[in-house]
Amino acid sequence: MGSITDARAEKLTIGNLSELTGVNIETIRYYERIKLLHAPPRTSGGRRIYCDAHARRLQFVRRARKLGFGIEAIRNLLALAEGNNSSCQDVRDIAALHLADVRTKLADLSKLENILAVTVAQCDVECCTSSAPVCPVLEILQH
Amino acid sequence: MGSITDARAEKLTIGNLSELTGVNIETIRYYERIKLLHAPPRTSGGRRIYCDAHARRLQFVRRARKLGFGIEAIRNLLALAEGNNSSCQDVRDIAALHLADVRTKLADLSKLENILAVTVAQCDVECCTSSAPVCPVLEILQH
DNA sequence: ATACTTCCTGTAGTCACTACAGGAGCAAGG
DNA sequence: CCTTGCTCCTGTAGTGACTACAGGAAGTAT
Repeated sequence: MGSITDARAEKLTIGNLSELTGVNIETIRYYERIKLLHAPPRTSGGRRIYCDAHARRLQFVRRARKLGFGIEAIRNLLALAEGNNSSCQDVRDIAALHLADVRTKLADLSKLENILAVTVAQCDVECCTSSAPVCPVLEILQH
Repeated sequence: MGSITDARAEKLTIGNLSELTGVNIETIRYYERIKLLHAPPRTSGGRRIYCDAHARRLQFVRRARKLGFGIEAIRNLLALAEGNNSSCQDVRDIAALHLADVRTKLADLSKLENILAVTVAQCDVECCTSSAPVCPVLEILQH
């Protein structure tokens, strides 16, 4: 199996593309349906044929998704990446906005982790002893 | 407006309950539909009438949701909280499982934050200077 | 009586997929 | 040539946890 960076224009089935990029077949078709990927040409029998350009674009999408970008953000990033006058500033802004988002989620999750950890730890100490008839986890949820 | 901890059995409309608990009206009806909350009695005209017990149960659900528990987990917690032989061990197990989940998410998100932060910072330095014709964010997505 | 607010049901939309059902294309072996 | 078995096709529905209507009825204040 050739790497995705090979220059020769391989013809790929959707299954090949899926293997190559690690993106589910169903997901590839989904991306086409929502116009995140261009519709590829078809064989006479109606099967999709992809080439390197498709693979690269899909790889881009997959990496962006792994970094937590939403579909709309990726749509914008793709437009910027593929325009020849790609404004680095615009790209940076999308990424920075997303970073702020991630940081908010991180802070929320961290608070949560604290509460849960403390409560469960308390539970480990007090649980099922006569001195503590009430479960600390339930306690925190009830009051 | 009485506090939720008042002992007197107030009769509440769904709007009152919503205000009291901070849970959206639509969400309350949703919880009833999926049987997370008991269906309350109705007026002759068909409107829901809630009392303190409903409010307490909903508050419990809201707190658990805020801590990130899923609906199924909450269903289990409620069963344990309302059974008189509530096994603290079982409650602890649900919470511990959830805690592990939260920690995994936290770790993933933290890695993500790192990559994004570094890349955006690089962008701030290199962006739009003649020395760096390629945007670092796009660079990381493309290669 | 009237105007206004709150509530009712039922359905559809959100996000980013995932999971079928039911059928057709295609390559290899006999 | 025919069969077997795999891959692929479309279209629809389901996921989690809500949210957002539409269209109508009930309750309240004047």
